[in-house]
Amino acid sequence: MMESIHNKIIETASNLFYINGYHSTGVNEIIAKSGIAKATLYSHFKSKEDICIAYLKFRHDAFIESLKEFVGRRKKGKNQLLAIFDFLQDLYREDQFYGCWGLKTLGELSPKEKKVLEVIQKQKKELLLFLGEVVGGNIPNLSKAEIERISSGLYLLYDSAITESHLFKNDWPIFMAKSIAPSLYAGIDVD
Amino acid sequence: MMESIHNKIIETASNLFYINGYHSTGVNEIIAKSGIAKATLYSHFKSKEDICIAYLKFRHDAFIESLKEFVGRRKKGKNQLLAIFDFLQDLYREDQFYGCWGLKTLGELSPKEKKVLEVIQKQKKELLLFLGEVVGGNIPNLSKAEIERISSGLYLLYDSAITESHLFKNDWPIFMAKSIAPSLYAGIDVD
DNA sequence: TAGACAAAAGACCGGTCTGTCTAGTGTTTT
DNA sequence: AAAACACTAGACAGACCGGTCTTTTGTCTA
Repeated sequence: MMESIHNKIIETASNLFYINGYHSTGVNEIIAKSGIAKATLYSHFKSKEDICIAYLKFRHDAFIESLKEFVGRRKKGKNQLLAIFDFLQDLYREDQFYGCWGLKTLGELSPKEKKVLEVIQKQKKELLLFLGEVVGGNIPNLSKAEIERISSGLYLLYDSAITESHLFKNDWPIFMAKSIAPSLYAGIDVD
Repeated sequence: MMESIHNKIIETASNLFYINGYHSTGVNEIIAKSGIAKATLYSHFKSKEDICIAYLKFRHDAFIESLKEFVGRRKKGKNQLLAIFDFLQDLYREDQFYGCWGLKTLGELSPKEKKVLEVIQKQKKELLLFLGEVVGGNIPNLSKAEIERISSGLYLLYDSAITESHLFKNDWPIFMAKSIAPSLYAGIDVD
């Protein structure tokens, strides 16, 4: 069936791109690991760059969905804000954790690859927006500027925790980020 | 003269690696832009990976030196802790700012490229250590654990500010990180 | 003046890159 | 039965990869 081949390509490419890097992965490797013909790949995607964009969307959409679900299960209040770090801890513990796909890909981009850059920017803005919602929903009576300050603080700590735990192959950055986060809203009534 | 060719290679490769990415840059491009022969390049470096390591060292050493010098010019106290963000602001304003070379390169690595990974880890640990010194030198009577918490908090904010300001092509992450940093040592006598 | 040396220029190696194209197989739809 | 479709297998194109090697040029020193 057509749809399953399409997904197969994305899943195979996702693993290769994520683990070995975008430029280090060739389409020949993708088709070999997918067990499909090259013409089939190029009938589903018009270029390798398009596969990259599909890869980013695939990862991001699944990520955001799980994150929302995970955070939504927590009770309102402080703990719900910190849930994002517990979620990250789970991610980190997975056998194949290699940091953030978006930032990894960002690092590989040359200035002319604008399309991919825009995808990553859009996705990170979506994360930022979600964090803003969580902050606004858990700390009442905040001004828009305060919501922005806290949510972008969480965002900076979060993205750093991903990258640095991957870099050091150690989860101290996650713990540290989680322990620092509350000082973003210290002195504000939360519970 | 030999030494100047060696440096010429590193400088040329540095610009190409930093701007266009490590894997996107070929040795042919490096020699063409350096105006040297290929054999000359390979008499100075035994592989492209070695050039990459030289590139990372070149950037990092210059970075750490400037950072130390910049921070050292500030008066002791709170402002000295925040100087790292002002330094970053200057970096950001430079015409060719593309984020952190170390983290960019990290994103391109496949798991088997261990040597480069170790270089990046070592460099980031050096930064972490320096931040620990600055924290310890400006906030008296801190326990070792408190110094570590504050300096790694600064570190996480700093690295995030670099990456995210590059991603969004906007310096709000730098401002935001700088404004969040003081909450790391809120309630502790600084001045 | 002869030898050593550093470097330039570029051919060359085997291999990989993205992407296209042809030829053929089987399955579904009309 | 025939046309349409999705797919496989793999040749092919043209460029580029990292890396080695030879040949030539010029300079510096013994």
